[in-house]
Amino acid sequence: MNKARPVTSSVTSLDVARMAGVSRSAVSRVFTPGASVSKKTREKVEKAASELGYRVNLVARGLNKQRTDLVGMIATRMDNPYRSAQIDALAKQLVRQGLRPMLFCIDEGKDAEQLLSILLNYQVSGVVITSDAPPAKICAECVRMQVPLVLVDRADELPFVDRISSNNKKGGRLAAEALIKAGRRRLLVLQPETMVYSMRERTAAFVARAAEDKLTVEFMTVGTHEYYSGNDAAVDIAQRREQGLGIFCPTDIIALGLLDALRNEHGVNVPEDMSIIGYDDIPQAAWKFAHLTTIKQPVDEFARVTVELLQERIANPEAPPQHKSVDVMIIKRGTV
Amino acid sequence: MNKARPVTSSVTSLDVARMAGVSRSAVSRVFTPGASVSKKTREKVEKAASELGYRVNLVARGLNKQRTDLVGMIATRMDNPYRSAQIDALAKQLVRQGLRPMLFCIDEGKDAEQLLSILLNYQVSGVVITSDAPPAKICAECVRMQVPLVLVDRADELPFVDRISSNNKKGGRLAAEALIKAGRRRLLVLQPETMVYSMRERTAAFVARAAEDKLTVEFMTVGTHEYYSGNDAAVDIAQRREQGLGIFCPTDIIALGLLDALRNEHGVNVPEDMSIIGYDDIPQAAWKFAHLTTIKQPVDEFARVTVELLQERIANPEAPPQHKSVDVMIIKRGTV
DNA sequence: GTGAAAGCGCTAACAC
DNA sequence: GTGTTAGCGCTTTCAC
Repeated sequence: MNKARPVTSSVTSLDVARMAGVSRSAVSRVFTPGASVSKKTREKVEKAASELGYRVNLVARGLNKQRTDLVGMIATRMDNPYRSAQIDALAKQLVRQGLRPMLFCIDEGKDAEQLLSILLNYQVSGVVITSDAPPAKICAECVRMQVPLVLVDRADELPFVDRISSNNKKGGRLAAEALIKAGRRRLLVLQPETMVYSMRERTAAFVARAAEDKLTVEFMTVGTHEYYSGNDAAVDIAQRREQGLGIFCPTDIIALGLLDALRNEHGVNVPEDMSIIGYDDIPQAAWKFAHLTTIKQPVDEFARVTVELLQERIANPEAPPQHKSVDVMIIKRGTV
Repeated sequence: MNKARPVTSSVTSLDVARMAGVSRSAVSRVFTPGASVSKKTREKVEKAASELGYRVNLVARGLNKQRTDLVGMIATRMDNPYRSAQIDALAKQLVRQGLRPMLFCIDEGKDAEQLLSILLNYQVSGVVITSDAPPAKICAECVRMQVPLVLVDRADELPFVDRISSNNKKGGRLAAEALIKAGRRRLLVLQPETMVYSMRERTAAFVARAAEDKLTVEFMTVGTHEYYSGNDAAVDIAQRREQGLGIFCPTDIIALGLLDALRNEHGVNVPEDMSIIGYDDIPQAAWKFAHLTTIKQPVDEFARVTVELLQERIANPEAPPQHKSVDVMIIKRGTV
């Protein structure tokens, strides 16, 4: 039983050391993976520690080691299921690798600078930015502070900054091929106003593949990256149901908005009247109302490689920047 | 310009102090909100600090103050859009209040113990558990360590542990009333195998309200809390399309699974053949294929109150446990 | 209002 | 393998 301990309680390594009849260093060693301690000492220490309810103070360790195992994650658009799946996977993978995610959600377009600044103050071991728009200033600051930085789906080529993305080129090609194989000759790409790098890449690859078949691609700009942008696009597209369109949406969420409105509001038949293909493979793409054919980005693999990148840079801060990409695959459902 | 600084660089308060010609304490005061420093000193220090690129080391401060501003969040089921919205809102609110969220995602049913243990080691200022199943052991440990703990949507009444939930009672009643008003006399509740506290409360209130109209409620058990459980339930329910059922799903995600399968697989007309009402108001409930009538839980308000609870307990650790609840409202769309 | 000194709990050289 | 010693960078009495 634990009876009344002083409020500020918290047992320290010294308490354990005294109880075990050893030095603080011995205690420290017992709790440092891969340190050499005799079996006997270890046992004594472990016994004392568990009796006292000792837990190592990671803040103190962090101060001493000049580094915590904290990793900052900066994210926007958590309402997109792809993003939340990404964060989920990343958080789990970080923990699995002994790192601790600090999560900073920001609103689209809002400045992440202040957040990053907080992170830096915490002596984080690294930062992962999945936000759509990481200010260059931030990146520079990380580099200056020697904090490993991984950019997800970003174009920016910065020294000492690693990047990861899915194989957008392959994804774009796959999408084009599926549409072409379905006999679509009039290709259309829905393009969010604020295209981010990964979408540009997908789109470019899509266009390139179309060109190989002498097909030209038409573009249509939609508002944001949301479901409702897809809805909006549907009114124009529904008018063109006779044209046998093959439509590529660089994001499932837009594809779903389009598809849903087309079918349930405009009475368009997909895939009879037109074909639609998305990108991401969010859970909702598999839902019955949609059965959306899409390009799957494997979030777990994504997370694995992201953390790998982080750890490589932690191990070797001076290495040249890497850009890794994870494989994608087409998931054929009913809309192409 | 910053030229070659030693790798371990990082400018300390001492550096700033020297440059400004003051003591370290002076520097400390400048960066401690509400400390008294003369204007002159403040200016000198701020100038030096910005020139040197000084940032206070929060780890050192944390060690000294015996507390960091870190707040642990333990979450499961991030694939449920309600959960991810909740985390998003919570993360933002914490930051707004000067706290820093550490995110731990766990798989359903997995033991959160190890994670909590990590958190405790970081001297966190508090913990928020939105996971469906926080082991009692964990809670006890938090209490023992004097770490404020807020349980989201949990029943457990523990000393020193605060709880928050939406007004489930009202939500359940609202749902029943809507169905009754729509003329439904045969009421059915879909019940996930592992009902969590909040669902039990909603359901109980639903039943109570039905009883007021002398209506009895039938229960149907579905697998988990997922879309596909709703799909599965649809096959039995479709058989009963003649019965004019009024169906309450304690979670939108299940309602959506049911609704989607009913309409798009079994050709059931909703709300003509039966009525369906959900709970949460996730974004997808508003999508065209669904237009689900549901009970909205306001995530922002939820987050606000959660953090409030945390801060109150930080301020007053010995206070009796509180249980706050946030208001809900019915969102009428097309399925009732 | 300001500086000197002590100490938060830990790890890492370095002797033994 | 173990203990001693010296900090990590900060805040905080306590004199002045």
